[in-house]
Amino acid sequence: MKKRITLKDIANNFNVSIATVSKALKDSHEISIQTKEKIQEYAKLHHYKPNVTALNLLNKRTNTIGVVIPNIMNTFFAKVFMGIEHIASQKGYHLVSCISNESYEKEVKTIDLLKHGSLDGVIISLAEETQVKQNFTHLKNTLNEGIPIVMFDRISEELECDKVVVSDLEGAFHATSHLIKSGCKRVALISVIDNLSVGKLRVEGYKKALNHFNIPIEERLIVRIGNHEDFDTVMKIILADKSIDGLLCLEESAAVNALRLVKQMQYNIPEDMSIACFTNGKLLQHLTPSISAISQHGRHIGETAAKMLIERIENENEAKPFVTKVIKTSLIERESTKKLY
Amino acid sequence: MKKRITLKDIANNFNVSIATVSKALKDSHEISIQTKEKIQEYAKLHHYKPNVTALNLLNKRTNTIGVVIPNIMNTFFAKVFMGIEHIASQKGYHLVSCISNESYEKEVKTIDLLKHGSLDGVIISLAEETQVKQNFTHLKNTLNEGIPIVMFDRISEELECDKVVVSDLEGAFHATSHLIKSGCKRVALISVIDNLSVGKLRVEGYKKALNHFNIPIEERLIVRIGNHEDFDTVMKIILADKSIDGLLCLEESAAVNALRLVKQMQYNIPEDMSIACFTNGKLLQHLTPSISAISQHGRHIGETAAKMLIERIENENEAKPFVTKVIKTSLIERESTKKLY
DNA sequence: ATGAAAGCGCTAACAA
DNA sequence: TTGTTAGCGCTTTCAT
Repeated sequence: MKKRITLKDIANNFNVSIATVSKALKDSHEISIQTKEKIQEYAKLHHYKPNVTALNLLNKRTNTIGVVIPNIMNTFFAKVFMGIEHIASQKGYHLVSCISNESYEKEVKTIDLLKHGSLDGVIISLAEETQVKQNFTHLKNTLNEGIPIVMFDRISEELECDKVVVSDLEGAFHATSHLIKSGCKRVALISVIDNLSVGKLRVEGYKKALNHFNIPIEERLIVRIGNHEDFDTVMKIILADKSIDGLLCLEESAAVNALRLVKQMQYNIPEDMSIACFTNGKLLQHLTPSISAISQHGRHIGETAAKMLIERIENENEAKPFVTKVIKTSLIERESTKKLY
Repeated sequence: MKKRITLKDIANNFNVSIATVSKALKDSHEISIQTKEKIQEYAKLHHYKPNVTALNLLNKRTNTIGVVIPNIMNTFFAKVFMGIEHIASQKGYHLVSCISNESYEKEVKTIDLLKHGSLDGVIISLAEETQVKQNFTHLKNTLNEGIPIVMFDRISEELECDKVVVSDLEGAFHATSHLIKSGCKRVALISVIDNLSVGKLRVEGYKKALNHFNIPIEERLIVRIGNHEDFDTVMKIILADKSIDGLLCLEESAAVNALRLVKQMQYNIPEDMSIACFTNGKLLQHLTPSISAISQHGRHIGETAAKMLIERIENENEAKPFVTKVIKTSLIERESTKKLY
């Protein structure tokens, strides 16, 4: 590693003090023009760059945000990440990113690493396993150490911090309502994410819509498929009930797989079977038929989270109360649902 | 920000020197057992964590790798990122990640930020604009400053550093050969990435395959669609030539859109028209019909790049020659191509 | 067994 | 206008 040039090197070169060099490079009025000029020129020539580590130590600030995301292959999280990145880079923050891979252990290890790495704040969406375990000690510790956290999407009520969530309940309510209004008589809900806070909220929204239309809630139409169950097997049993004419899928994979089975069964979509699904990625858009989606506006969520965190970091003194921002979903109608007239 | 406890705080508490505390926490034999015990206990109680910034300053190492990726919504890059993350976290490195968003300016700014942030190394795949501009000063400077770089996928011959590439030429050769062997008479190549090094290589592979089968190369079958051209318009003109019975798409979006048009034209796939495409994501897998893909093994590429970089970081003294590792592609046959017998 | 001191690279208050 | 000093948090060598 070719040693990088330091203030000291420059100072030695001109037989002046380090402080003089420091001031000269900052164009301080305390320094004579000639001195400034020669020092600045020399610095440029030798590509002087201040050592950020030293500055961080001095300022007790790293201008770095930790981002913990369960899975980057997931469209939604990828979009959120883009949003975070956009704002962070705009405001001059680095992103230290970790993928928890839905694992509690990895999340804890990650948070630990991040804290050691002394960063100014953390943006996180909980790993599935963490939401199952309901153990948030690692995050509570982080908060106690004065490191601000912004949670998004998969949050926990137990933690006192800023949050950005999707209007999951409302989104499910709207989508279900749309299915009903467009003529569906029996809408089933397909969830492979019943472990997640957002999964539970979406179920509530679904139920609320049924109530709203005075349709009795049938527990057997609420299909929760665990990680270790075979999707196709469970799904085929449900689809054996030919009176089901609508599916609300809580995330992409459920829709993709359900669609495959429904097509196998020669249903006409959307006439005999309508499908709506949370998350709006290219996948749903390009399937045949294309699937109507409940967009969560991932990018906007990411941007909002980043703004909130940076705001908190840069005003750490003013202890404002924590807020939870709710980002409204919107329904994107495609071929898999009937139109309303 | 609740101030974190430091060695000094502990030292004051026990009226010992900072050095003593430091040694005690490291279980040094120079310190008496009683002293060690009380200090260690106190440290644990108060959640003492060494300040990494201070250590970084001391060690001139940050255990941090910068990752610059053109676009995280791209399946391939997302997979590579996962691979990098996997190895990095395993070896105790942080990832500072930036999305260049295909912009030269953002890439330069990013590299600049990263260098200021003093990291131990960089993994990068060039932005499209950078490959067009062919201006690599920012990266050359980085190398000159002794910061190792590993480039992957979109590389430049001009830079002397370790590289990980896909066997693009060979992949295109194999895929084209497969199309021909499975009966295609006239295979067109569809590229929206002719700006990229990988795009050019894939064209070469395509040509090589035609040569190999003694099929004349027709330049009009090599369809290069620029960012500002309308895909559908150009594509319809090509497809007007009904003798074309095979498409080699150089990335996902071309395949998705070409498929849509081909379906509109009522072609039978793969009988009348076969399609193969670079990149292996969920999208191609779930389209109807599913598209045969040339997998680039993104995750493996990421892991390889991370290993190479960390190897280089941890053995900076031994100036080993730079190597370029080639990761072989593999063809995943799906419904859009005919089988070979 | 413990501590003093130097130093990593930089800034800022204060002297000269 | 320039320099001295102290300090950010830590490690390590060399006294004591």
